[in-house]
Amino acid sequence: MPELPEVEVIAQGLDVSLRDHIIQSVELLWPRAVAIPEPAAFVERAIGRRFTQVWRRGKYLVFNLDDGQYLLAHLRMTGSFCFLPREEPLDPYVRAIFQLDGAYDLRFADIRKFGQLYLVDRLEDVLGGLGPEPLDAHFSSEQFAAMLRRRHARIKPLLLDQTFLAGMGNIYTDEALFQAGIHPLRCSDSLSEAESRRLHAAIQAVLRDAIARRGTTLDTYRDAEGKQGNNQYYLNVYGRKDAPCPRCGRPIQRIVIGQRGTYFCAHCQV
DNA sequence: AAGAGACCCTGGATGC
DNA sequence: TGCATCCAGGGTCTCT
Repeated sequence: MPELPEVEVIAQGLDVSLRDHIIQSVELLWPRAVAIPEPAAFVERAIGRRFTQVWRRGKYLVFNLDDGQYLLAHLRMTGSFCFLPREEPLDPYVRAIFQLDGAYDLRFADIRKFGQLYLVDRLEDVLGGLGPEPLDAHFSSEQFAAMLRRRHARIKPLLLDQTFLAGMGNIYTDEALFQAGIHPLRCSDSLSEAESRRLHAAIQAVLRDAIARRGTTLDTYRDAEGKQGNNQYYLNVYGRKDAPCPRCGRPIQRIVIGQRGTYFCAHCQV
């Protein structure tokens, strides 16, 4: 499931391969993948446009177009993009095809059909509610501590709240809380200064390491070239119920918090 | 403001 | 083997 690091890796790949390609036609095999605007308007407004840059905000992919519009995509759990020659056989889960000049396709595939595409003039229409970027140079430990103090919520669901902080998903939240030694049920305003600092550092380290390893492939995640990531070999707690904690050797626990499976070490995380 | 539950969707796992 | 049921998960919405 693509979280911030996976979306970053995809954006970096697409930025290189898509740059200056022109959308000649769009085929929507699953029109409901388009959230904004109506599918017919989406197709009409996309045709003829040239990609100028691909980047990321939170878990959203942002494609800048030459006329000032923005194509955005949220991959949810199983969405993926692939840039490849048009003659390549079509994957059965392809939901939208952007046919480009030079006989290339940009294909959006999504097994579970939760992913969404947007075409807007103003980024705020889609990204307006997002919290700060955890890897932004301006996102300081002091700011994070103040954000935590202002809220009275369990730390794990709070980190997953995209309006609080943009880009954290289930995997990296569990990993960051483990690395910081903080129990996922702790209340945000109960963290000490030292704990807030540790969590801030852990979030950034976990995300940076995952990007360097090209993301975590547990199930369907692939980058824009179809390659798997490597970070799954470095997970300390996520998906490791009953396995020994890498720090103390006691078994990793799995509980449900806010309808999300949560992995942690009851001895190391207090 | 916080938190629970429903909903969207499908493949894979589990149960009988 | 074959069928039915359950589950995961991100985000959005409603309700308490």
